[in-house]
Amino acid sequence: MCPRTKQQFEVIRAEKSELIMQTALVLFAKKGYESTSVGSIAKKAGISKGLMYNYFQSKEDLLTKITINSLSQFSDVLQIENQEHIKKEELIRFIDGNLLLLKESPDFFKLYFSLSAQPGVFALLEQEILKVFLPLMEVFSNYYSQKGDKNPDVKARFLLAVFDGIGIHYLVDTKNFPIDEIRDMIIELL
Amino acid sequence: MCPRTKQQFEVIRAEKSELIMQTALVLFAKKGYESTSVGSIAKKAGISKGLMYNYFQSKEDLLTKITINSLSQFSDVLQIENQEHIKKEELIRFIDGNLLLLKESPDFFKLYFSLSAQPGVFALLEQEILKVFLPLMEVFSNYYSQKGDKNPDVKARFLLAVFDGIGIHYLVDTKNFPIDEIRDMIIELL
Amino acid sequence: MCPRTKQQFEVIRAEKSELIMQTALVLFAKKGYESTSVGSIAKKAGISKGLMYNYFQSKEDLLTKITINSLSQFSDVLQIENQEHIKKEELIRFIDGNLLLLKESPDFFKLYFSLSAQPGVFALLEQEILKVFLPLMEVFSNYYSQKGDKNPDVKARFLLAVFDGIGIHYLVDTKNFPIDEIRDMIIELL
Amino acid sequence: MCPRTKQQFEVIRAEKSELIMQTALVLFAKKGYESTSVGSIAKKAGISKGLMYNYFQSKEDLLTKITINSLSQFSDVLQIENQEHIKKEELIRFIDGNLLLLKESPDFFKLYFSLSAQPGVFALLEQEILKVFLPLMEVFSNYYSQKGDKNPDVKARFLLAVFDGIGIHYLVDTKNFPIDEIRDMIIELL
DNA sequence: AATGAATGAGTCTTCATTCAT
DNA sequence: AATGAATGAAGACTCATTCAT
Repeated sequence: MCPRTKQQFEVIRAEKSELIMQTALVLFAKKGYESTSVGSIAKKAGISKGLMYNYFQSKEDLLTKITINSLSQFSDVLQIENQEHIKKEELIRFIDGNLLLLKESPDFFKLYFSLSAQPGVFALLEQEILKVFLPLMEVFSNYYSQKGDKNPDVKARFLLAVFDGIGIHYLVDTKNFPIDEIRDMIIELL
Repeated sequence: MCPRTKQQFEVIRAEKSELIMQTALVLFAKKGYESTSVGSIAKKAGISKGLMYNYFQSKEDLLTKITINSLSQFSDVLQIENQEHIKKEELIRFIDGNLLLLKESPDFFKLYFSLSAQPGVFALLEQEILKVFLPLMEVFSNYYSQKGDKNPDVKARFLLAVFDGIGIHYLVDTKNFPIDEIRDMIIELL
Repeated sequence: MCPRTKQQFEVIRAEKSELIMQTALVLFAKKGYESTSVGSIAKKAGISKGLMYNYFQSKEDLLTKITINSLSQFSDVLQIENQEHIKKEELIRFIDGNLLLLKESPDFFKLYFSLSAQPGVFALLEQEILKVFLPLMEVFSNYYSQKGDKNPDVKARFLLAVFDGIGIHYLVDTKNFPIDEIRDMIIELL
Repeated sequence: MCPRTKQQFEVIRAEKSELIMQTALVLFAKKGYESTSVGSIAKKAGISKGLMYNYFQSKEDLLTKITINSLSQFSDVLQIENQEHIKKEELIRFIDGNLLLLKESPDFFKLYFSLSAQPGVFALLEQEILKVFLPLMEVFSNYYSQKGDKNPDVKARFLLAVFDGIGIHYLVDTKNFPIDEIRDMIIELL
């Protein structure tokens, strides 16, 4: 039967929307955004192609929503409190949280890195990514500033670049990459 | 009239081939491999679509040839001699060479990073990239080994990851990225 | 609105599929498989090029499905029962059935003959054609065997070759070919 | 050196022309006219694509010339003399000549059969083929007429159809087709 | 006579998107 | 909400043919 109550609608919408995004994220990560067809997403999600357009305006919109969604989770987990006085332990906790996300959600990071390198699609998401990136920059900059470092901004940029480099290498060669030992090396940089 | 000599043809082939590869590299870097059509390459190179297939078996072949070509130039420039006893100065020279390439051939590095994140296409080139990557790993590993480091392999992997992270960040935000100051920070890691 | 039921979709698929196959058969027969473009099939069938690929995986798949489809109709009509004791009347009925098919479905036979002569495409369908051809061979061989003929296999092959020769000549010059009188001559060969 | 004498030119032209036709015939027979590219002919013949157009106006022209050439050889071999009084022995000799050609030049017959079934290309050659076919029809018709047969034309058509049927079956399954035993069965039809 | 670079129309095929139901 | 048939533009690629040399 087709008709349902309003509440049922909302529950279904939320679940389906999540299902589609999860499925798409996996495929985007595995095959890349361009090489993933809407048809293959629908098939893997067990829905019809048409339904996807009921939830997302376009393939691009789907990508955007996935990114925003993932980034907001990312932000939630990696919250750093008390910007006034940033302790090393807090940064370590942040880094470990970051690495945990990398291990547990490699798909989003794969997507993130592939988008970073493809300006065409990236433009849409640049704003969203900057919303996460800039505060992060500031935290690290402040940290080094408090430590009395001469070039806190440069050090912060350096550290974020290092994070990304490690992320990529880990994702390209997950099995062999000595992620835990390298984590210790990052800590030493703080 | 007599036909052109073999040598004349070779010159034409070499020049056109180079033109096509250069043009394609720029577009691949700017828009990504998947989003760059053969037609757009031909148009920008001022040739017909068909001609590309006179020089390259397929779009994929073009990508492969570009990568191999660029990597071999890369290898030439970054040669490290006397593996027995690697001096710090030599590594610094290597790093500076590397950064110079990054500044002067950003297109290839953009392509390289975008491929790294896209497993489908990357698979084709993995071997070629490993041919450059593995010897590099060894050089750095040997260096740290000679320095008496406990985990030379881990340190080498870390350093190469750092290179890539810096490369990406530089390419994404070339204007603002403090590449020279960050270069100094890398040197300190040696 | 509710979506169409599965059965409604099945009806649509069956009808469109049939339409496409019928249209393609006519064109394949008239112009040959290679010289018939998917575009021309779509145009004649009044559908878009893309839709054909919703029903058939490729042009080759379309050809295969048409052949299998036609051959199965062919098999149904030309069933020979009671292989133990094959009567001449039954063979005559078979031959007349065969000639009727030739008259009424010249397109399929044209396709069949053109494929027979083109090894490349033929390979795909050889199995399917053999499924019809071999049992036929056996029927005729058994018949001649029962008649006490010395070389029943050879006679059977001869007869099948004769059928094809007549088929081709009829199709090449349908207007003038004295098919009915020649039918009588075949009967005399039994 | 380029310049040559007039005679040298003519010899070269005749040889190259023959070479191209032979090569093309083999490929046309193996892969079909449509599926054989001019490039593949040139490659196999060891010449350049351009040169082919020095000898033949087009691919179609090449096909036509090949057909005419082959048919004329065919005609030469299968000459029947003294039409006034046609002896059975002469027809047998003709049939054996025919079968010998089939065995020794299967390529031309493959081409002939594939063209017969593809009206598009066939139209060009219909005239040429009729030039051989019609006189043949007449010979057999006369023969049966002299024998006092009621329907000599029908019998002649029947016999020619039988030839073609046997030809096709022989070419499709050369290894297993009992061509010599079937030859004897044809003789009995005379 | 001979070469092969170059063209451009045409081929098969894919795919994001729309729409009737 | 949900389906999948249908579209049409675009993509990779092929190939007969031309042309400068």
